[in-house]
Amino acid sequence: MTSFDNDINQHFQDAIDVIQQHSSNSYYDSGTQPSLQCQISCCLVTRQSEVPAPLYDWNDMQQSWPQVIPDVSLGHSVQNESPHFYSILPPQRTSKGRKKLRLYEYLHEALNDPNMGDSIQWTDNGSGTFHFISKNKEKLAECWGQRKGNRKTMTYQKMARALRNYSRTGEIIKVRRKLTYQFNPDILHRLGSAQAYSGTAAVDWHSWYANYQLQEDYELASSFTSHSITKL
DNA sequence: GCAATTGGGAAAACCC
DNA sequence: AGGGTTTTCCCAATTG
Repeated sequence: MTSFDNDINQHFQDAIDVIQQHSSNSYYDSGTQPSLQCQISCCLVTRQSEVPAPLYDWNDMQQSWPQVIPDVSLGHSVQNESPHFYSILPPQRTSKGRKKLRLYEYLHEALNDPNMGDSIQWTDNGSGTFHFISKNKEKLAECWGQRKGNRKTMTYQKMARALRNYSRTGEIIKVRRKLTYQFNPDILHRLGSAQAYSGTAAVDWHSWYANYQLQEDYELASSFTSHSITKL
């Protein structure tokens, strides 16, 4: 990796940012006032019981990456599911058989909540890339902690630690850019099946892996995820 | 040099 | 009860 490559990528991301900001301005209501209160009033999740082994379908399909590009096979995990809205306040208690809200679900939810636009924003929602707003990232973390009903206040540090665990299991990876992460395409597809961008055929595995800018990174990432998943 | 960010080990806490 | 996941704490390295 050369510094030149990094510069190019950085500039490219900046350009995407500008475009994204421009195209999504209508998304964030200019009249909304940032607040330190948690403002997400409902939670979009998929019905867990209808999504068997939700975390690992993705990896099972790509054992011989990069030859395997999910196209037809990818669809099966979402064909039969439909989004459901669940009330999430007060802090989620797991009723019988329903799994806890997971961090990546919460982040996706926040990304589509205009009220949280001052804390977290899409960098490129087509590819599932998002970034935290430095100034208000702690607010989002606090909200997450409250949602989970944690004993202590959640901080960005701790939330980021959880996000780093996701790069081990594959739900979300860290992008080589400040405060920027990217959803796994399959996760994104499932989470976003009811969202506006669902019709864009946005699940792009090449762009997902394009974050691994070196061949070694590609190989490491693909082997790493498939190994960590298959042992589970 | 400094503050912010990133990365990860380890153990506690929590959930299924 | 046990195993897996998340939270919490901590420290070191990297980055801007």
